[in-house]
Amino acid sequence: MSGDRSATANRSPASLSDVARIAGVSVAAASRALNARPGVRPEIRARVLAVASELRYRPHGAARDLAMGASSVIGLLLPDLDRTIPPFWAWVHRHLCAVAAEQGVGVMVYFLDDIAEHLGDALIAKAWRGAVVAPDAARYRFVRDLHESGFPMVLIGAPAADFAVPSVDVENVESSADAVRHLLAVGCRRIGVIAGPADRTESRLRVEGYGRALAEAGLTVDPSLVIHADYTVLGSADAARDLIDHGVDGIFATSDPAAIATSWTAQRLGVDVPDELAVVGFDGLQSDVHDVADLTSVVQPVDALTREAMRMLDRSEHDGDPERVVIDPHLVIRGSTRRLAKPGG
Amino acid sequence: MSGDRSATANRSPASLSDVARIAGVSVAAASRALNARPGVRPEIRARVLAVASELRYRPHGAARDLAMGASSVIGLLLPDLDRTIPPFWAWVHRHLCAVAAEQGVGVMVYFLDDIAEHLGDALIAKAWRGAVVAPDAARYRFVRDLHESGFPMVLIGAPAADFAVPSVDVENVESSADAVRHLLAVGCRRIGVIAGPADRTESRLRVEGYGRALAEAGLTVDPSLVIHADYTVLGSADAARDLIDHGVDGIFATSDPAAIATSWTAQRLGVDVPDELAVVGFDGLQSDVHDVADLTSVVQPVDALTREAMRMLDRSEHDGDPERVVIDPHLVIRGSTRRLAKPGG
DNA sequence: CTGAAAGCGCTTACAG
DNA sequence: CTGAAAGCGCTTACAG
Repeated sequence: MSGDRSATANRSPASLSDVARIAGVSVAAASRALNARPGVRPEIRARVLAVASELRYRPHGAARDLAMGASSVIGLLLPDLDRTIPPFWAWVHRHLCAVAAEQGVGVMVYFLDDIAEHLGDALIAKAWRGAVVAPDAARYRFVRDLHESGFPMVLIGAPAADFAVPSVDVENVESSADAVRHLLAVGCRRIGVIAGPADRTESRLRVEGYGRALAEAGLTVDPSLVIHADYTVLGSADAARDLIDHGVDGIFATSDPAAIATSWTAQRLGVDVPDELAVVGFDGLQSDVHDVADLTSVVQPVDALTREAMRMLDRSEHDGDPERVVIDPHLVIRGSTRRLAKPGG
Repeated sequence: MSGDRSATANRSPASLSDVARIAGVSVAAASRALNARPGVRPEIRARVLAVASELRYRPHGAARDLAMGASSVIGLLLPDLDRTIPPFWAWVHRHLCAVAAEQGVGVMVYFLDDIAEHLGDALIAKAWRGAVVAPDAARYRFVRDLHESGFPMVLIGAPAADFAVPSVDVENVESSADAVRHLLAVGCRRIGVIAGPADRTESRLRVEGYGRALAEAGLTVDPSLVIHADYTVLGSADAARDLIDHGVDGIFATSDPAAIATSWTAQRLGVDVPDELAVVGFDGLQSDVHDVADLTSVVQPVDALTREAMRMLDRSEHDGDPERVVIDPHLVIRGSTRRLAKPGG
């Protein structure tokens, strides 16, 4: 409360000038040494490095960015799901951080609602290289402002029709058709679909794929077998029950949470999966719940999606039409459609 | 490729000096106006604000931090779970962002493995106000170095015995005892526990609580009913099966994923929950899977935990023993222990 | 090879 | 009330 103030003062982290002073060189030399720039006598470099290590020196990233006119941080704008992170986005989040780390880039994470409620559009974005955003972002005024002002932004997923932002997405229609073709192949004749929210682009596309596969098989779409739900387990359980009540023998869930809800509900109702009901999901979540349900699913190539998003952030041209990258997902077959016998039609 | 370079150049975001110049005032005045500092003629302020808005000016957070010697960003160091975010940490993550946003603070998220593999300890932390870390952090050399160098850090959860860092945690022993007392109260006589990894502090404490409740009831701990698993659904399913094979009528799972595994496994085996097997979890995850399983659980007060962690970051004294805050969780009773009849002992 | 100087975008005493 | 100046921690031409 009075005495050894010096000991405490020493706690403030060492700066480059501290290192330079103690090593007996200029800050310019110290900077060059630390950054392995050419033109520093080895002896000097060694001394600087030693002092830096001794002082536990670590560079001030923001100051460096400022000086270099560069940016080593990107933003990630996430949707909120009942005070937690939606499973798919947690997955994207983790991969984006990995890809960013490879490039020495940090990720600042914000939830769209928080920005709207607290931060306003201030402080956000100015020092960022750009931002990766979820489709939900289109609903926020500040996101559109940001985009219109030329701020680099790439959306992962299917952008809303009125939001012309660069995007990376999986191919939705054919991959969904493949999922349904698979259900047909294992013997399903009456297939229902749990769609996402009606206003979501990717939901519409996935249902389109569903229709395409049925048409190819000479089947028509029964509207009562197309049920909309959100992308949550809880919110999809009723849809699953409805479809089962309608006597389906196969369900294409346009999200893994919906597929898990289906699997769970079937189990509750004593309906055997996969023999009485085959289930295909969409996402390929790495979550362990997903593993336990042993779901056949259209697996999103999240590593490729985030890697591409990162790349697009840099070449954000902003002239002409926004770039759209589409990556093919893969249907991974697992227990929920692995029937021993294929019941005839 | 040649022509309107100016149009492109204009894309670079407006700086304070741009605003000042166009408003015809000094940058100092512009700064004061924008920050609502006293001593600016209303007329000037209005002009500055108008220009700023016109130019879509937004402050450069890092530059401001640098000038003010402050920091408006904290770090969050997360564990990795098979290339995704562990459910409990996704929950903490979301709340921490909310609490930070209230204070105009941003959150930089890093995964411990990524730092160890790619970033090294550089670039990290220098400009942060401090970092919130998971117990796993103790396993990383760079985290310990950071801590030893006086960097503000607070751990959410139970710190390892040899890692003297400030921490916020739930009370583990009594709350676990309560969970088990509840199982006894609904009629369970043979209660098993799915513990966490043997080297985790909180796992040891929760098992201690389990033993305490049994002892109070005059029961002794049967070692074959204490099974260690990790905190994942998949990794806990075998433990659940083992316990069921041992004829338990109640299971205290020290994590919600383990409880979900139990519920799922019981269903698979045709064992009715809650009537034949009552299940209590720990965490109170808001995840929808959790909702569907309708688990009775010891709910962690994540909002309070993150709020307290945020507060502790500021008064990181670093002298004497590290501060330890313990918050009481609450047992929330739901379907997995709600028996119609209480079978006698 | 090395150092003094200017500058990145901002804020805050300090003089007018 | 207002502006010129110094400074936050760094980097990079530019002269020696």
